[in-house]
Amino acid sequence: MPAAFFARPAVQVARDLVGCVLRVDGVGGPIVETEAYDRTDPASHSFAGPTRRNASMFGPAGHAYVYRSYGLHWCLNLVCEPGSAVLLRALEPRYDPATMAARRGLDDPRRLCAGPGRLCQALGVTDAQDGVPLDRAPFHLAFGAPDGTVVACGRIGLTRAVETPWRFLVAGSRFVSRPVRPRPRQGD
DNA sequence: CTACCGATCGCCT
DNA sequence: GGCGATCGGTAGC
Repeated sequence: MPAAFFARPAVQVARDLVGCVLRVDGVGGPIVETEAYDRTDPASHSFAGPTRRNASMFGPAGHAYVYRSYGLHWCLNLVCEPGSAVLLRALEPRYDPATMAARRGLDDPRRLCAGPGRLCQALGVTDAQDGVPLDRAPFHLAFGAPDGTVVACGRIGLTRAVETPWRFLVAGSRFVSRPVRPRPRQGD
């Protein structure tokens, strides 16, 4: 995965990452769900400029940005253009599912990596990986074709920019965190 | 299947 | 002091 792949707008990278295979120390699988965030985006951590927490978002493209969510969980982003990143929300638990099951305390493959916090727990990602490059150990990223059609919809869990269609997922995948959210029609 | 709640803490106003 | 790029449990349809 060349560095130039990440040095692009996060929305493009987010779409292209669906189908690519992520492994951390060998544990992982094909990415099935992503979200894009950038500096112009009111829902992005980078919207108000650099802080201690989001420093990695303003660092080099192709590195990790890991943050703590709700004081409990870790979430993994892949840094793109300065101040932008792609949040990894779900993947298919294809490689070393036994390790993921042990870390998660369950073995239902549909629940192992379905959500940004679950994904990090299954792959062993913590703030120890914040700011580290993605092109060397423990990370391994490889191109791959998505197992179905990639569709875009609004992002999950936000209160701002709810309708911005920057969530990308494999339509019909059993491994996504939530199904496609339809855009509300006029009159709803 | 969806809906609500509590946990828990870094970051912001 | 308030609010999240969340999750697991419980309740209800």
